[in-house]
Amino acid sequence: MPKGMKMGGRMMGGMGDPRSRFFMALASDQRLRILLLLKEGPKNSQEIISELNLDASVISRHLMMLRNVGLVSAYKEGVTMFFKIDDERVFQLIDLATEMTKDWLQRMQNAF
Amino acid sequence: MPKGMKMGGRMMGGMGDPRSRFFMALASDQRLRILLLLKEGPKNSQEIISELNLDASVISRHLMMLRNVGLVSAYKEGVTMFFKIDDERVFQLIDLATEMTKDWLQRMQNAF
DNA sequence: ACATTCATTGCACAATATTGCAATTATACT
DNA sequence: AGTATAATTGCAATATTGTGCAATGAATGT
Repeated sequence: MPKGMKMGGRMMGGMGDPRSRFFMALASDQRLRILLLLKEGPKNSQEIISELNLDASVISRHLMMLRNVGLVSAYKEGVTMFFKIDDERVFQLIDLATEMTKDWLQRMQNAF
Repeated sequence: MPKGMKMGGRMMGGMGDPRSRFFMALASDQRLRILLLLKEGPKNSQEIISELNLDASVISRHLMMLRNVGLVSAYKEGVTMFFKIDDERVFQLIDLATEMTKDWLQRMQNAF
């Protein structure tokens, strides 16, 4: 690819390292909130919608993104859809990120 | 905030959960490549530039983002700047993400 | 002080991400 | 089959991210 060409944007479609897409799924306040909510156990859409105070379509898309990287799975019970964590290791990830962020803030504090 | 208002975009500046910003730093092919390169040891800008084949300014910004979340630190040696991993735990994160992604692909394969 | 060299910032453009509303699709239930 | 309800998709608007070039800034060496 010519270096002079401006490509812009993020990852030019779905191409590239699947891990960046994976981390992207975690790089959102709303999606983190959803994951933390689902940590309590499976929840239906209504519960998630009223918790996050966003349009149903937005929630649907966030959930779809989380499903597309294997973090969340869905099942139906009667009329309503339920969503649940599909890989509990995501909380190891979040917890480690929390620690790392906290430690870094600590380092910053000490520096000033 | 009125619900009808279209806010668009990602996280409206630096606000919100610092962890989503943290994950954002990892949600990039280029930045992952930089981190994996720095895993070998400290590298100067030239080495990173020629490895990634991007403009120096782009590398500078990626590195700045990684520094802003405490993943990378910089030091100067003579004229040139060196960059190094500032929190080795980032590789635990990447490795776990790699495993999780692989396992999920496996699950997908088995489903079809 | 001056020049050189490297890193960063300002700017513009391209592309993606997030959101809300409206319309559509899917699926229980009668 | 028909209807009602819930979830998803299409669309448009807006914010943010990624990139390259040019200009600026910072620091070293003469």
